[in-house]
Amino acid sequence: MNELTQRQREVLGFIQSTQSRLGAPPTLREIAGHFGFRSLTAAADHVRALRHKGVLTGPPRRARGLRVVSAAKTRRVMVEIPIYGAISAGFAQDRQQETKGCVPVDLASLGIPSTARTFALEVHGDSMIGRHIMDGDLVILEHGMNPRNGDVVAALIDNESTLKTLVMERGKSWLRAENPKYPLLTPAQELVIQGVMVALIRKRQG
Amino acid sequence: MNELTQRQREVLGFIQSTQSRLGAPPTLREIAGHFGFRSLTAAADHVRALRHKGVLTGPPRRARGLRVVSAAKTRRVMVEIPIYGAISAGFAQDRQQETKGCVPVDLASLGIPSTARTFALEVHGDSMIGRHIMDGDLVILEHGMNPRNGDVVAALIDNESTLKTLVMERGKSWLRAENPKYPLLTPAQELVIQGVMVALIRKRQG
DNA sequence: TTCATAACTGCACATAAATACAGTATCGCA
DNA sequence: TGCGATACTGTATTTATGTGCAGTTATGAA
Repeated sequence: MNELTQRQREVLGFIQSTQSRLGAPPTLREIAGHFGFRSLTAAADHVRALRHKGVLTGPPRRARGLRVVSAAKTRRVMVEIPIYGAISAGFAQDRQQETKGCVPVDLASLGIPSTARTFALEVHGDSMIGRHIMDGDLVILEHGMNPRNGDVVAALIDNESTLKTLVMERGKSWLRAENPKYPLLTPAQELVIQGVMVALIRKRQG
Repeated sequence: MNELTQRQREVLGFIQSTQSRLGAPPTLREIAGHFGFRSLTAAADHVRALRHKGVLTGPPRRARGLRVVSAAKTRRVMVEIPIYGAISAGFAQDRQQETKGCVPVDLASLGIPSTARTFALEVHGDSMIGRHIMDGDLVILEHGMNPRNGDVVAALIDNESTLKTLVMERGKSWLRAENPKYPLLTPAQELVIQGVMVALIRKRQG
C-alpha cells in the first residue's frame, strides 16, 4: 500500500533534489518539464499519489507548497558507500541491508544530478589506475543510466562490484578491465551493469 | 553602502527562518503579513533593497523565487572555483573580485573540514597526471594549512596558480613539478604556497 | 530650502501556478 | 469480463504571486 512505484520514486527524488538545490520545491510545471510530460496533470497525478501515500504534504493551492514528509530519510541524497564487494546479486532491492558503511553526501551541492538510484563505491586497490582512479577514492554511480562509450561502469563479477571501462564497437559492448586479475575484455551482455560513474571524490589522507 | 538597515535585517531574518522552517522562502504576502504591512509594496521594497545590496538573489517573477545569498558567510562554505590562473598575488583579500567562475560546494557534507580559507582550482592540462589528477578535475585546497611531505600544493608561478608536489628532505622543502614546463625542483621558500590540497572532485563529462 | 532615501499605503494588472474535468492506454486482479 | 490503479494527453478555470504606478511620512544630508 505504502510502496512507491519506480516512477513515483523518480518524481519524489526530483522534488527532493530541487528542494536542496534551489531551496524550494519545484512547481508542477517544472516536474512536467523535467520528465518531459506534455500535460501538467501527469505531474499533478504523481503529486496526488505521493500525497496520498503520505510522503508528501503541505498546504494545497499554494505555489511551491510541496513538502517532503520523511525529511530524516529523504531530505538529502544519502549515498551509501558499501565496503568493496558488498553489493551482491539482489542489487536494487537489498541494497539497504547489505551496505556495511554509509556516508551521507549531498550530491546536489556538487551539481551532480542525484536520483534515488544514485550510490557510491569505495575503491580498493589500483585496478583502475589506468583511468586515474586511486585506492581510497569514492566513485559516485548512477543505476540504470544509459552509458556512453568509454564510461566507467560497475559490474558484478564473482559477487563483487568491479569497476570497468565500457567499450562499444560495431554495435557490441565490451567491458575492458583495468585489473589484470580478470580477462581484458568481457561481453557486456553477460554481466549486470550496476551503475555508470558520474563523479569521483578523493579526500586527503587524514 | 552595503550595510543593511535594522528593518532590512529583520526582513532578511524572516526570509531565512521561513526557508529553514518550511523549506521554501516566503511570498511577498507572507512577509507583509508577518510584519503587519498593509501593502505588498512595502515587502517588495525591502526585497528590492536586499536584492540591490546583494544579499538576496533568484529569478524574478517566480513564486517563492527568493534565495538568500549570505549562505556563503553564515551557513555553508561556498567554495569559489576560479578559472585556472585567476588567482594572483593579492590572494586573500582580492579573491572575490578575481574569480571568473564560481561553483558552490557544500564541503561539510563531504566530511571535508572547511574554513574561510578553503578554495578550489579547476585543473587545466595533464600536468598533474603523475598524481592522477586529470584535466577538468576540481581540486579543493586549504590556505595556510601546514603541509606534509608529499602533499599536493598550489603555488603562484608566473602569475598563475600551479599545482606541485611538496617534498621535504633534510629540513628543506622543495616543490616537485609534474609539469615539464617548469624546473623539476624549486626551493619552496622562494614561492608562495597558496594552499594544500585536501580533496578532489571529478565529474562525468556532461 | 531641496533632494535623496527608507518605510510605508493602496490599487491595478499580468502571469505563475494549482486544480478540475474529460479523455486514452496499459496492466494486474478477481 | 469488469474493475481499479498507474501513467499519461489536452484544455479550461481559479487562485496565488510578483510587479508597476501613484502617493505619504519621516529623517538626514547638501
